[in-house]
Amino acid sequence: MAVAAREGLHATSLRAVAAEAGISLRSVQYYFDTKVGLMQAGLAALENQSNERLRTRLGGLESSSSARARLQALFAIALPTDLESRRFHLLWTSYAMLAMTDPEISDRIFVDSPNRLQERIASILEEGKSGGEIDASLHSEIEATLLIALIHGLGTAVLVGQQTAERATASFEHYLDRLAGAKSSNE
Amino acid sequence: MAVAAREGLHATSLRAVAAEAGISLRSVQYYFDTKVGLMQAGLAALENQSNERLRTRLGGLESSSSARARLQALFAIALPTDLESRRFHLLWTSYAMLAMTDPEISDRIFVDSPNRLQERIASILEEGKSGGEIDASLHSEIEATLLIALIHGLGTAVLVGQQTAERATASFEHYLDRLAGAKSSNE
DNA sequence: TTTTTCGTGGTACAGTCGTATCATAAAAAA
DNA sequence: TTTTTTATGATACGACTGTACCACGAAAAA
Repeated sequence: MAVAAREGLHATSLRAVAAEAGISLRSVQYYFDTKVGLMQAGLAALENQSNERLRTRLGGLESSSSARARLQALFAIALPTDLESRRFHLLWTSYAMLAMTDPEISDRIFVDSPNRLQERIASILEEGKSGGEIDASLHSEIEATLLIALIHGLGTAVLVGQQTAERATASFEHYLDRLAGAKSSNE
Repeated sequence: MAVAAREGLHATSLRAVAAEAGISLRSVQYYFDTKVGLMQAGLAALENQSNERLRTRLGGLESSSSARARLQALFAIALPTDLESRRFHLLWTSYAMLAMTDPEISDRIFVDSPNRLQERIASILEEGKSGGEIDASLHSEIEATLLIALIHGLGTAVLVGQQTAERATASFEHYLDRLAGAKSSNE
């Protein structure tokens, strides 16, 4: 992961990984067998790290805080501000593009993982609706789809330097403002 | 571009390009000089193609149609549905990730190009506001930031197969509905 | 008409890649 | 204690990579 984040996923060779870990090429082969094995293990490790990160930094305020606070926390975790979150966003996107052309990288992860997050967001919205915090006429699934797309889109904009983290956060806050006081289209 | 879209940007070698074009390796060297030159030319060509596409498919309804119709057209163009738009989304994102680790690929394009699009969206919103179509209390720049992030995020979701094009479109329509009838947070 | 530039093909070179093989030392099992 | 498994190093091989060089024909310029 360190090599991939620094040199790029395309430049991650077995020898570079060995040098980074301070072991021999043979040892990398021993643990990952083949290049494809290394790549798959890297993607799996990336997903595990993401889940762990979400668990530790979002578990503290599960179902106790407001829906808005939880969405804010989710956004803060996802936004590529520090080195770790930047690395995750970079590598996750790189892997996703790689999976589009390289069949031995499963593209199921990029469906399943966002789906789980989307359901999580939808349940947050549902609780917010029952708490009167969010307009009950909103369609939770569609709103969750929009939120996850927005979080990812703003993340990419920050990663490439088109937006500052402050500006992206302020924009997201505006979005939440509108979501809180939303009226659906047919009223 | 054909090679990069099929095999992946990382697997685009000079020889593969030569074979695709039906010319010799030497000719590819002659026109692009070096590998870096080929990559830079590829990115430039990608941007030109995108601008051309936007110009021809959005120029027809410039300032004549409603703001909503123009935003819908913009979204339809950006969404990776057909082969050409899928190729663009894939390669653009691949180049963006490459620019994060590879210094000879300028990352300015990924700031300037979205900035231009953002200003374009902001001006559409401004016209929509003066036409009474959009709530005048909205902050056009922030809304443009949100829209561009949303378009890109939904595009990625469709590209990787997490969302269908229909679902993404429906979600975007819902967003436009809310935008049309939006009330700002302080009223 | 001679000379120079442009465009193209073929090919060789040094480097890196993933993979495979051989050897060996430590640990575990028999 | 002998044997097997686990883990690691060193190294070699073929395939591919980007780059550089040489040759040659066509077109343009002199």
